[in-house]
Amino acid sequence: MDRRQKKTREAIFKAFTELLAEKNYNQIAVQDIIDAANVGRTTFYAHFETKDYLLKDLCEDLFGHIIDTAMGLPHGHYHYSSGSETDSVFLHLLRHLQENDRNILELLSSQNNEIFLRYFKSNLKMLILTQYADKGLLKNSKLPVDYLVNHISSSFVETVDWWLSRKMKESPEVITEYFLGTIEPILNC
Amino acid sequence: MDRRQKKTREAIFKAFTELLAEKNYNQIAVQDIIDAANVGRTTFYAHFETKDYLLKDLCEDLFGHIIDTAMGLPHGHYHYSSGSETDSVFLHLLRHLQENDRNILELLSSQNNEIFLRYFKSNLKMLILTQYADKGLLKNSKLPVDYLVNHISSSFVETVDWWLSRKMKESPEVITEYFLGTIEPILNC
DNA sequence: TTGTTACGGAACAATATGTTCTATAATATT
DNA sequence: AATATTATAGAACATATTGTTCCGTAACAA
Repeated sequence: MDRRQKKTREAIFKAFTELLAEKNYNQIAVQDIIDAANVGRTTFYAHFETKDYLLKDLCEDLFGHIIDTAMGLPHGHYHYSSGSETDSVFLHLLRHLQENDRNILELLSSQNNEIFLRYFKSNLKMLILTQYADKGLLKNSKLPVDYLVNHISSSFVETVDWWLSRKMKESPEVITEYFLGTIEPILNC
Repeated sequence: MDRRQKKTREAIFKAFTELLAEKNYNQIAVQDIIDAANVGRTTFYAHFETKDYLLKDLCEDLFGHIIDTAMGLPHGHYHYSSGSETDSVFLHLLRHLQENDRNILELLSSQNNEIFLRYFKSNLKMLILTQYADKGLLKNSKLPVDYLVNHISSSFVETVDWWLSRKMKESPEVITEYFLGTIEPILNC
């Protein structure tokens, strides 16, 4: 990719991220992004059709990265000495968040957090399916599998939201325990 | 309240609801609402400062009603023969939804559902606090109380969302069982 | 070096927003 | 039933935002 394109794209992402951290998505005008990113009007529209598409691209950029690294984890690997093998993914995700890669924390705790939590959740569903399904953990429950997958994904995302709303006072390990405390009783492990 | 005001307010709510059921919130112009409601531009702005405030008022109207009736329920009353006493509220809410009061179902299953699910959740939190707190059900768990309240509220809202996304194939009783299947193992009952 | 591509700026039409004014009709009050 | 009050519709308006087009310039790849 052309260096200029990459530079422009990143400048717009950066400006948009900063704006999203401080004001409501609906209140952000394309002109605001253009000004903050310091690019020409023509340039913006050459890259993104609308503000909504910009948001979509940003989200794919953010979560694609996080989920991909989580996907790459050996499924049964031990990351947490006292826990079961199933917690590796969740603990990994929390630690990844703690590093605040690409300022994702600002977005997840901003007033626009729902937008990003939604993307997070939909990506999580796929991740959980690949992590749990082949272990048969989802099969023996009295609950439908897709209800269970939805429940686990939602619960984790809500846990993250709760954690962030309290300024991440607790460690990733403690949060993992809270989270597993709500879902392990449901699974057969 | 003046009959004209009430009439106008309801016409705008109705028009807005129908628009929300078919297209994205961001894509709805104030002019669309005005046209659909068949009121004057001046009249609209006399009632609502902005589209966002209209949304807020609509939500308060919708959920205020539902939650209020649920609040009024005797806390320990049996509604469901084979269940414990704690399920009365949730079953009641599901049945209330099934009646599709004020077309709330169209909103909760539209592409704008997140907006309404958020309002639903925040109202649920208060409801759960009054329903569970005085029974001590939230105290004996290893999890922080507000984490638990958040978890229960979220899980219920996500359950409703899942139910609606599947066109409400299951009965309220079955859904209540699914839901309680995820939270009763956590509580001490 | 040469051809290609991205960029910035200005100008533009089209649309949406929110306000102000006035006349009229519905409502409440007496 | 008469009067005062208040909500409404409609038009006109300034302002802001959007998305596009044209063109000269600068950065890039070959």
